[in-house]
Amino acid sequence: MRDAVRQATLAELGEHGYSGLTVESVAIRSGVHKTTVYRRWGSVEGLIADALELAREEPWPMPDTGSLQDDLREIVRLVRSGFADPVAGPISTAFVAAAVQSGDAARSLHDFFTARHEQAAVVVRRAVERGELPPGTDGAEVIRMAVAPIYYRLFVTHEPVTERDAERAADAAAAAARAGVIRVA
Amino acid sequence: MRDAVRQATLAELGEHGYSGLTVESVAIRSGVHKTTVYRRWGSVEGLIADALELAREEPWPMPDTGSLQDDLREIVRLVRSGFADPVAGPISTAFVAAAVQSGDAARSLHDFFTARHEQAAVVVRRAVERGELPPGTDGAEVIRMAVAPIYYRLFVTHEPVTERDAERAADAAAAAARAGVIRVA
DNA sequence: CTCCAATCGCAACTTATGTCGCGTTAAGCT
DNA sequence: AGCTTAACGCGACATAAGTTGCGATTGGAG
Repeated sequence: MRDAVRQATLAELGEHGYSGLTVESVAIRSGVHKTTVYRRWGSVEGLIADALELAREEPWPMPDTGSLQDDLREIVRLVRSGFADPVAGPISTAFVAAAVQSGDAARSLHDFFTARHEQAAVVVRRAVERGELPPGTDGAEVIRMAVAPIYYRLFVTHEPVTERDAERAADAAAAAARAGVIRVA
Repeated sequence: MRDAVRQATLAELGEHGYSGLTVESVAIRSGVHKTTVYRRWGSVEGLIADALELAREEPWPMPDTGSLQDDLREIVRLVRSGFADPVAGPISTAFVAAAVQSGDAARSLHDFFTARHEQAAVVVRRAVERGELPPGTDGAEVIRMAVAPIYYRLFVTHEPVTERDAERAADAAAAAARAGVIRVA
């Protein structure tokens, strides 16, 4: 039952986006009564927060090319293409949109990205071990620097994001890391 | 009349944020009838889009310290403190939140940031003229790199943004620019 | 097998949000 | 001044969102 609602939530998000997501449509699609959804999830934001836990569990393929720059390029490529994807894109976008509005969703998304940053920081740690980067480099922060311009364009300035834009952000993060600017406090 | 509504919109945004902004409260506060607001602005997003034009007109003090790194640090400091400000913060936040939902607001915000980027790119151009950066460096892109991590934390990962985080982003952007990684296409 | 508790389905109700038709006012034109 | 047109105020209406009380179902404990 919980799963039916989560699936329905994701489907609705993909079709109508976050602003088009209503408790009632999720209830109908999942075959669960409207009142029940309200009681257990509280609101649209609750539905999102729950669906996010599902998304967090999905594993992420981490590149290991032997070069930090190429690893970062691959990561940003994945991020960009994820949002460009016609089915996954609207869902991911909806998560971000929901978190801007609701505290619950924001907390869920925070946890989601914390996990992602830790996962992705491996490529930085490996680069340090290879001697490519100075020790004391903040792995999660390098990842943030690499992906931030993508999200910035997508959700703040609402500019198009080209493959080249993403690549440039990855290269810049790599260059800054090499320069020893991104260290832990 | 248009101005009364815009002022009321900003005031409501400051007090209740974007999710607490309703057409009716703006109508009451501005002394304009509800129906009229609906007719001329259409919805909450329309109110935001209109208020954004007002924000765009406000000028922005551009630093000129003689060093790219210090200029960028000052810019990110302004951005960060703007969002931390108890009165301006909620309003700015509301703009971003609205743009994630509505196409109209997104277009307005896009124009807003285009103008900001062009304005701020001066510090990069000056750095190129000083010989601090290689010619062909993309000014707007350096600015994006410097501020993106702040917005990323604020609106995507929902992490706290320390003064040090902002500074580090500025330093990273400066380092990447010096490395010649951020050039025009 | 029976009873108890928790959860769900259901319809009615309340409240917010957005729309419509009409009368009125104000500005521009001749 | 008299006429025309566009915009506004106003209340009534329509629809969507969320809540409540109650009866029915299910699943587990004695």
